[in-house]
Amino acid sequence: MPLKIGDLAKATGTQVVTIRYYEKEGLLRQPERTGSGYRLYSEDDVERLHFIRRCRQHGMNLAEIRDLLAFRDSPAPSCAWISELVEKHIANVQAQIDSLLTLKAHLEALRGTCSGDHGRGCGIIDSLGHGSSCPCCEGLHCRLERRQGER
Amino acid sequence: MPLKIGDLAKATGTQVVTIRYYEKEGLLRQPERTGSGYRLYSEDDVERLHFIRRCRQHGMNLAEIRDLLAFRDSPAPSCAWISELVEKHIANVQAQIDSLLTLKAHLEALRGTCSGDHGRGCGIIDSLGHGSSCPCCEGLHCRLERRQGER
DNA sequence: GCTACTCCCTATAGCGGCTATAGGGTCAAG
DNA sequence: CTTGACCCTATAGCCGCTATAGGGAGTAGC
Repeated sequence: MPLKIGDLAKATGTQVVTIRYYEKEGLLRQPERTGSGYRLYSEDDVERLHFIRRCRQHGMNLAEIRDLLAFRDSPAPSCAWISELVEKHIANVQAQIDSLLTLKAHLEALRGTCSGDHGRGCGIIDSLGHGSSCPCCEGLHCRLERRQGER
Repeated sequence: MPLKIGDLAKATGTQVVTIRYYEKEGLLRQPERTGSGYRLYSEDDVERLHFIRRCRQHGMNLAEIRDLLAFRDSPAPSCAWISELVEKHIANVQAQIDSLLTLKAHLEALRGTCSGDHGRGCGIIDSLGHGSSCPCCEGLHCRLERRQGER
């Protein structure tokens, strides 16, 4: 009992359009069709699409997934590149985490400069002197202060 | 001594095309032009572009930056929304960090399943039983193992 | 049979934030 | 007077979808 595209979509938590997109991109093979042109999928396709979705959740792009699928379809003697791929992703993810932690610190410094107390104009302006504690945010506050002063 | 677009690019570490893009998107105002149509910028434009780039580094999108620029140009009585914006971004960034930490743990579990030792086929396959320690990665390894066994 | 409804099809355009390409004009130095 | 670095506009492409338009297929109830 083959699945129609909507069934495959439900089974994998994927949007119908996304399935067609993966097919166009060569991640899913051309499925059989009914006489009226409806796509028909098997359990293998469910597995394959699950695999793809898991890879996507791991931050892999479609080209990488294509390579992994090719290996899955017919394993080559060497899979060293798979380890390298995973290694590369770990480094990549770590770099993103580091960058986001820095960003968060900056944003928290920014937040600290606006108390939300609007007794005299904007809290950001009130609470921030020219020498901001967060150099990367100076532009905003100094300008705000200057402008506010002009009114 | 006004700056040409290349000078502005260098002064702010921005690509020339990106500057023109920001202009088209209404983040930078239409600059003066020379007789031959070259854009001419002032120090104010340098500041403005620096501001934009800093916001981008803070993960803000162009629409948000447009709003901040509008405020910068003519501050409104209330700036509560600015705090809210920053707050929203902090939450957003934290969510991204959390998600990436989970992802990293998964990838490290994946890595652990391939020793790089290819004594008998793929290390991933050798080292991984059916009951993977990382449920989200099972698909890959079980399939790999099964396929390998078929050869 | 007819209608209503849900599903399916293809083709194309849009999103954000750039980046690249094509095809040309400007300007200063040698 | 040519070379080379810069500038211009307009348009298309990147990724991974998502949305829209305009239609056909299949099923249930009347």
